[in-house]
This record gives sequence, C-alpha cells and structure tokens, in this order.
Amino acid sequence: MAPRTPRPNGDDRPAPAVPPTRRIPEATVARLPVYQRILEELLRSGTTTVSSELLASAAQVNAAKVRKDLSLLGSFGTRGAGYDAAFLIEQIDRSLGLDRVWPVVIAGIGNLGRALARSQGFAARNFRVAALLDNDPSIIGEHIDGVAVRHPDELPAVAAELSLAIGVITTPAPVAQRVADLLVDSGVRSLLNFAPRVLEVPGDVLLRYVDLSIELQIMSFHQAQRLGEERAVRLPVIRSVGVTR
Amino acid sequence: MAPRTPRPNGDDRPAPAVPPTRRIPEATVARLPVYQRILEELLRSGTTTVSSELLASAAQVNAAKVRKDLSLLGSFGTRGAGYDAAFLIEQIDRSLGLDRVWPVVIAGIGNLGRALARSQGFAARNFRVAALLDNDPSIIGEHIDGVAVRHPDELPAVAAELSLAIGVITTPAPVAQRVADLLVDSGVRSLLNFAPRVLEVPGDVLLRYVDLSIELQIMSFHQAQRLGEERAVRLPVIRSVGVTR
DNA sequence: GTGTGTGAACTTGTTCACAGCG
DNA sequence: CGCTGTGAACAAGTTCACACAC
Repeated sequence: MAPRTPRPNGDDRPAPAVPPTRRIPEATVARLPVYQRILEELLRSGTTTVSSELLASAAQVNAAKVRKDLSLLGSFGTRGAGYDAAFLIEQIDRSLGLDRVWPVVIAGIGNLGRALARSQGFAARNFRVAALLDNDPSIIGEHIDGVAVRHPDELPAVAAELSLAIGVITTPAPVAQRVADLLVDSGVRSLLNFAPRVLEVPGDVLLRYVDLSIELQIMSFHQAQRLGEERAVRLPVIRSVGVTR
Repeated sequence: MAPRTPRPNGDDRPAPAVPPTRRIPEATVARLPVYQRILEELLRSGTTTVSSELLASAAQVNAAKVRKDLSLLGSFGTRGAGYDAAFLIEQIDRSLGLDRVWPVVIAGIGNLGRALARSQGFAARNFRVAALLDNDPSIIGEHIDGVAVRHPDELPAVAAELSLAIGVITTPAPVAQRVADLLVDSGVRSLLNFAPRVLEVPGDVLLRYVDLSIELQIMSFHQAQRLGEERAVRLPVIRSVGVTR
C-alpha cells in the first residue's frame, strides 16, 4: 500500500541535529490555532499578559498541557507573570508557517465551494483564494470576490503561474478522486477534502478530511450513549454513598 | 472560568458494571464512519465479503487497527474468510446509534448554513433537518427543501415539539455563543460549531468544532515544515544567536 | 491455508508535581 | 510568592505477532 514508506518504524538516524524547529507533536499543532484565536480575542479586549491557567480554561484544556505545548515553540513565558499575548501570537504564527501567504485553490463551486470562497476563514489569515475551478460552463467566467471561475483544464497553466500550495475539494463525491489527482499532478501538496469520499493520494501529499457526515455520526454515537446511560440510571443502580447534591 | 465542573478529574464511581455496549474508545468511534462509507461503496460495487486487510488499505490505516476496532463491537468476522459487508454495516450503524432518526436544527442560514441544509450529508443517513433558524427578517419564512426558516425566539416552542437532538451553528462568530446558549437551554445536547469561535457550554453538552481556519492553519504548518526540510537539505544551516530579522 | 481476535510491546499524548526564575 | 518549564508517572492509542477457528 504505502509505496514510499517514509519512516515505517525503525528510525535509524541517531538524531537529526535538531530539525528547523524542534519536533512539534501533531496533537500540539492541532491546538495551536485554538490558542491563537483565544489570544487574539484577549488582545482585542485589552489583555496583554496571559497565564497558562487562563488560556487553558478558555481553550477547555489542562494548564500543564498549555505550558508543554508552548514550551515546544521556545521559552516565551515570564516566570511569575505569564505570556505576552502579542508576542506569543507572533511566535505561534511563525511556528505554524503563517508568516507567509499561502495561495489556495478551490475546486467545485457549488453551494459549499461558494460559501467557502467568500468565507472569513481564508481572508482573516494569510490564505489567499488564488483560483477557483468548476467544469460547469454556466459557472465558468463568474467572479467571486474578484477571482474568476475557470475550467479544470486550465489548472496546469494556472498552477505554474500562482504556485498553488493548498487545494480545497468541494466537488460532488464521484469526481473528487479525479480532481484530487489533477491537483496533485499540478504540484499541490496539501488537500482539504470536503467531499464525502475517501481519497487516495501519494504519500508525500497531506490530506485532511472535513466531513459533515462523519461529524454527525460521531455526535450520534455520543447522543445514543447518553440515552443508554439515562436508561441505565433509571432502572436498578442503587446509589449508597450518594452525594445527592 | 468553568462554572459547573462536570468531572474535573477524579472520577469516583468504581466501574459502572459494563455500560450498554462495551466501552468504545474515542479514536475508534472516529474511524467507524470511515469504515462505514467504504463498506457501502464496496457493497455497491458487488463485494459481499471483506477482509480487514482490504478495509485497512482503503481507509489508509493498519489492518490490526481495523480488526481491533471491529472486535470492540463484537465478534462479527469469520476466521479465514473476513467480514460480511452488509452485516457489518448494520452492526456499525447500531453501535453508532444510527438506527434511530436524529432531528437536527441549523442556526444561521447564511452561505454555509444554506449549503449544509441542502447537503447530502444529512439526507444520506438518519439525520433529519427538522428546523432552521435565522434572525434576518428577509430570510424568515423562506423554505429550504421544505423546511421553513424561523426566528430564534420560536426555538423553545419548536424544540419541545420536535425533540431536537443536534444543533449546527453556522452563524457569524459574534453571535455564536448566544445561539449556543439558546440551543442548550432548549435541550439540545450536541452542538456542531462551524463559527470561528471557541464556545462555552455546560459539561454534559457535546461540542465539536468544524473549523476551516483551524484546518488551514494545520495545513500551513505541514506545508511550512516541508519547505523547511527542503531548505535544510539545501543549506548547511548555521545557527548562531542573532535572530536579526 | 487464510484471516480473525487478542494479549503484550511499544509509541504517543496527558497529567502531575515541583524545582527554579523573576 | 506566582507562574513557567520540564522530568517522571500515567493513560490512551497503535502495532506486532501468533494462537486458533473456519
């Protein structure tokens, strides 16, 4: 399956002399944008210094986790005081690679693609919607926030010109794989897939799913779980030492 | 910060005598919908029996993981043969609570809310878009796929009537918290938040984020990482003290 | 033989608890 | 004294490897 196994298991290199940044675990990377958002809100409301405790409670995580996460980026806090919000934002931005502009291409300009093209999510940070693709002749040529919708066949030319970094797939499921192939062939190395389809891409392409149906199913599980528990509570369960409360 | 700590840390109950189903780890729950989708595609293409190996390669995970995940639901495979696809789908559905209909309310009928309301994600499985909310008078009364858009003030009445289980928040960020409170007060116990805002909800409410901006930032990190690696290979990397910049 | 189901080893992620700096 | 930064303990999740059912 994996054609080019990147590091299947046995790591042989003793220690790669400290990579560009210290190795940041995946779980931490996923939390950094959350801290980022909270810090910005705090800054907007006049707070300049923030403790791990405060950040943690806002992000609904443990304070030790916040400190560990942040310490992976470097020693940016002041003992006894906390972190300088503005400075921390800058450091997180740098660690996440948000100190550059990333050109994004959206493929599939239906309801969702259109909504995303106009969304604040791109505009707010350093993401520029650089290209829009659709194969429907009645849509091609339309402009959304100043960017023209083009036919996928034009992608190779467009990609060369714009050095597209991130592709967003909002096509119907049946064509999602074809579109993914096209994007990958044009040099796009990160794909965000909104189509309800499991895609295959080469090992060096980062592929993430944003899938409404999967999210809903996970919620369904928890909801059902809860129902099960309630049922269990109503019937036997004798609660002796009960902290009735 | 956290007003009603639900289970801050120390769990006191010793072990609730085996819950409804055997305890299914969170990571497994997140993968079940993926297996589900693959199984359905296989079934559609005529396959009736499937091995953990095949499922794994389609889902891009390890075969042992598939087997462990599935064995948590029960012993549904046949040694030497594999799993019966149709039967397995049924079992996963049951485990995920998809053998009931879940009424869903969507709050915020902008570009995204509208796109979701029409989306296949809901229709395909047992989720019924039961209510749509928006406070814009020019939208209220509009029908989307047969469901009328109503004012949030009507929510209490609507909720009582429909026993809404899952709320989807697609409002602008500034009102997201208010809408969340409203939904929670009306008895909705699972929220899917698309607004770029960290929300506070009582401990017994399940809250998940689907956040374009966070997804993009994670992609940015990996993209930057990749760039860094390339550069690291090219240059000798002399790392003295001065961070001139 | 073939492929499941599962203990046991291992890896990753989380939390604790405290030394030490400001 | 307050709060960061981090080693060490712990928990969750993954992978291996193999007994065993078909």
